Amino acid sequence: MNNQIILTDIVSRSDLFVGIDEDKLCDIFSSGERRLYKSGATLFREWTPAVKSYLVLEGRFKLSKLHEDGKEAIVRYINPGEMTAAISVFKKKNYPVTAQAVGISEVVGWSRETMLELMAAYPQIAINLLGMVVARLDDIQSRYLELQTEQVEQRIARALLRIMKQSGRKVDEGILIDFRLSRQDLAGYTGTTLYTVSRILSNWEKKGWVRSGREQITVADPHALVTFAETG
Amino acid sequence: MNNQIILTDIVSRSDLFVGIDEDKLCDIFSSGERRLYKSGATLFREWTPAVKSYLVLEGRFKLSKLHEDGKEAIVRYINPGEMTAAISVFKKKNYPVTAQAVGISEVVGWSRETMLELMAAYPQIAINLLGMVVARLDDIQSRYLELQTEQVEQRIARALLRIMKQSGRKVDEGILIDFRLSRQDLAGYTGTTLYTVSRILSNWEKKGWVRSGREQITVADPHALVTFAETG
DNA sequence: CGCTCTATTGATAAACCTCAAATACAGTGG
DNA sequence: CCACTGTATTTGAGGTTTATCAATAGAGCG
Repeated sequence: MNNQIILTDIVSRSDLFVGIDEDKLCDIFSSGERRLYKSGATLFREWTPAVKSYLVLEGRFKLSKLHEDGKEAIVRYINPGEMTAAISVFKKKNYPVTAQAVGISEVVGWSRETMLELMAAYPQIAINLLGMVVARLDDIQSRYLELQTEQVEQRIARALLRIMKQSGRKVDEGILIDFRLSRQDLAGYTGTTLYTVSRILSNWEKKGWVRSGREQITVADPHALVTFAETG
Repeated sequence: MNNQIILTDIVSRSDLFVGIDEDKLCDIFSSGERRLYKSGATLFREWTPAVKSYLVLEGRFKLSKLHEDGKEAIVRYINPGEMTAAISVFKKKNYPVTAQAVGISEVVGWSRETMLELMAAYPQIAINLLGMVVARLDDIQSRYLELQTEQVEQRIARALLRIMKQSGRKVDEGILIDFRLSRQDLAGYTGTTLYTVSRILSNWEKKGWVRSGREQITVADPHALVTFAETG
């Protein structure tokens, strides 16, 4: 059926399954369990053992870590075609983050055992997994260094650009970030407060760099933002 | 000869080679190139392609990233028995950090090609490599979240404890960090300035938590530091 | 329309950085 | 062994950035 074709298409575009024959993908896909999540629903929590690896088919998940005092540090967003908790295959330890759906979302989940079987059958998967982990390491390392050396306004610029690249959709006024993204979310992503984010966005709006509303941001002048992010 | 035995012993204890037969280790070891570095010498630089993977036999390397304005962000320290740039096997991109020797240091380096041959011969090595990368991802992710949510004093406490665990040596007065570690280094590791580090260490010295001198720190009361790091 | 959640904005305070100057220390060569 | 020199460290004063608190306004939803 059509639906199935679209899904295997997403699976094939996923970094984990590149280089795997088209005709095997259907097997791989059907060996996983498909599930739907409402907006705000929790895919997994940091204090429970992550037993599965998930591929996002539709929607989006927010990967975050909750601090004792209620602060939420956002590690990243997982978009359609991307995987999360894939690492759990290789560690018995808990995956130390929480994943929550942003908008109605759908995933396919493979258990640890299934993933190991798949990797035995298709060694390419293990290699792809390594590539994914390395890419993530690069990403978080860059962000770590930015967090250390750059000021808040610059970090917010980078964050917005990063999110824009991954989840932006071209509209008349610029590039719209296509999911609910509050000031609080951006603050959690950049390590600041919602007040500071609000002030900075207001400022950028006056300059015409962005247009923002309730839980919604459109980047009107990406070039200006890039220049600012680079030069401070 | 005796020297050789000690070296293969280090190789065998390296995370990359666990699970490999003892008698193979000598082959593996001899397929790499051994090299000595003076204190401060550069093993590799961030803007040049990293063509080898290195295992530290003796001494220590400081892995850092240099910012335009001269600031140095320290990613981590690599101790004897640990590997660095192992990832370069899987990416042609440059490894985006600089490694400098801290004290006289010795490494074994394997070229990309040799590593691939080794991994073909001993598949366990690829699995071990994945485990190493995952461990690093966990580490940097934890530190990223700490950097976002915690204040400087708390971060310095965590940094000192982390370094202490990895490179500490028990002495009469407590646990000595066994290599040259300046206030500037700690600042680069925690994302602050040498002045702030100095003030905080002075303060801790008054409380009897540490004893510190020129490029040298002894943790006198690890328990107090742990408590502080946890509770703020 | 009223309720709730999000965003804005001002005032204030805290944390931290920057700059400057003095001091301590390790290593070096006489 | 000692003076010398180049760093590393300490400490104070002042400024900047950013967090915190509080109050208000706006948006969406039933």
